Amino acid sequence: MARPRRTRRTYHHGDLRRALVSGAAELLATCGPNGVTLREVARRAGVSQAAPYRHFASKEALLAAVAEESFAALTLALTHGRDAGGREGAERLRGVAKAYLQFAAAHPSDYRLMWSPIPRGRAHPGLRARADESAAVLFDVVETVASAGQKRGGRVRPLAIVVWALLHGLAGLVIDEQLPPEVRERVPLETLAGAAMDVLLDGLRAWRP
Amino acid sequence: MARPRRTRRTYHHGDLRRALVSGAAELLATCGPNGVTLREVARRAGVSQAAPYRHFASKEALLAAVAEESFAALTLALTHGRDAGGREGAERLRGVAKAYLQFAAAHPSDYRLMWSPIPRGRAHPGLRARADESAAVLFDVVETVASAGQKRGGRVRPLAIVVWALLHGLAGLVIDEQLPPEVRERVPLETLAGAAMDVLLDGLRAWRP
DNA sequence: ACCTGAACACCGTTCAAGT
DNA sequence: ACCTGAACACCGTTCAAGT
Repeated sequence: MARPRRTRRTYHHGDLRRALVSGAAELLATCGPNGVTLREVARRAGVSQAAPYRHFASKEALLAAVAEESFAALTLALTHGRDAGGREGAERLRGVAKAYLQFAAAHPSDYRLMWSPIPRGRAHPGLRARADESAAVLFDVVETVASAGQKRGGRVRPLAIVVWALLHGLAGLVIDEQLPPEVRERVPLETLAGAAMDVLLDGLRAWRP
Repeated sequence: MARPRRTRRTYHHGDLRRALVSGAAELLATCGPNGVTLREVARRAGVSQAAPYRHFASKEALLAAVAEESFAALTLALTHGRDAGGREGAERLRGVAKAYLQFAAAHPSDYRLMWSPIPRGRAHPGLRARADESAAVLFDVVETVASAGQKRGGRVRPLAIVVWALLHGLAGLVIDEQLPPEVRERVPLETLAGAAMDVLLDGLRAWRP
């Protein structure tokens, strides 16, 4: 056996960076945004409070790395949701919508971080790239659904924005428990997502010649 | 003259509470959320760092008071937007939608605070009340628009939630500058709000018998 | 190349004590 | 009744110094 305990090889030598990112993600999930502290992340990695600065320029940069991972996970969830249902366009849109809401509900702190102003700001091009990939999945599905009934040439983009905004808004309301109790307690996310998409699809149908 | 300089009478005696709330709001608008510090708010009010605790149990409680004021302002803006356009239902909905987006765009930090998880949490009943008042304006307008075409009995509520979510989501995308540049630079908020409502209104029309 | 120790300038919050 | 001074336990960040 060349390597004793292949589990070790991570932090202390090798992969402090990874340990910091996943430690921060864990802290975010368990203790909320205020629980994420550079010093605590360092403590959990068994390293001095100054060590993280060898790998991240600032706390913000670490959070951006966490958000980047979350966007990658969202993209994966959306593509699975899209392909789960079947081949028909409206079905695929519903699948994406359901996956979107379920992701937000399952990872509220991550979802909030993804859209928080903190990781945005100039730098962090990797973050932007992952965010764009997530949006692209949504945009593609909308395009598929809408293109058949295309009227007023090139109008798919604004429609995709409406779909995106609707899901983003619903996710926010769900996460912040802002929905009226009778909806929150009795309407499953899948139904909510489906109903919302139906309203839009009705709108789409009205657009067709 | 009974009172010398009626401007004074505020903090130091009388109204430290008000001075703290408006100081925090000013700090939030000018320096962003990270700029709001209990100690800095106290400094600006010309008072010791411990003084705020005579009026607010915690920083969170002060922020809740700020958010409460913002919701009151939003309610006012929405009612004005509703009444500005005219008497027709769809027109009133467009007026509210426009006012909603413009409020968010004009006061991004306030808008984010209003929906942040911080001021929610158990207590702060005043905040919840003001938030419900804002939502009620929106709900009323939707009801007016939808009631004419009422089908599937009592289905106005879910529709209002969709409208609300769409506006909430659009506001988020606008604030976080998440929209594609060609939209951000060329489409005025009013047009965006109008187009979004049109999609929903088309959906509504499709619901009618 | 990667990490530690110690320091700096901040926080939120508490609590005795002042007027 | 309302406010101050001083303290406690934290932060993010920097920088010399260690291996």
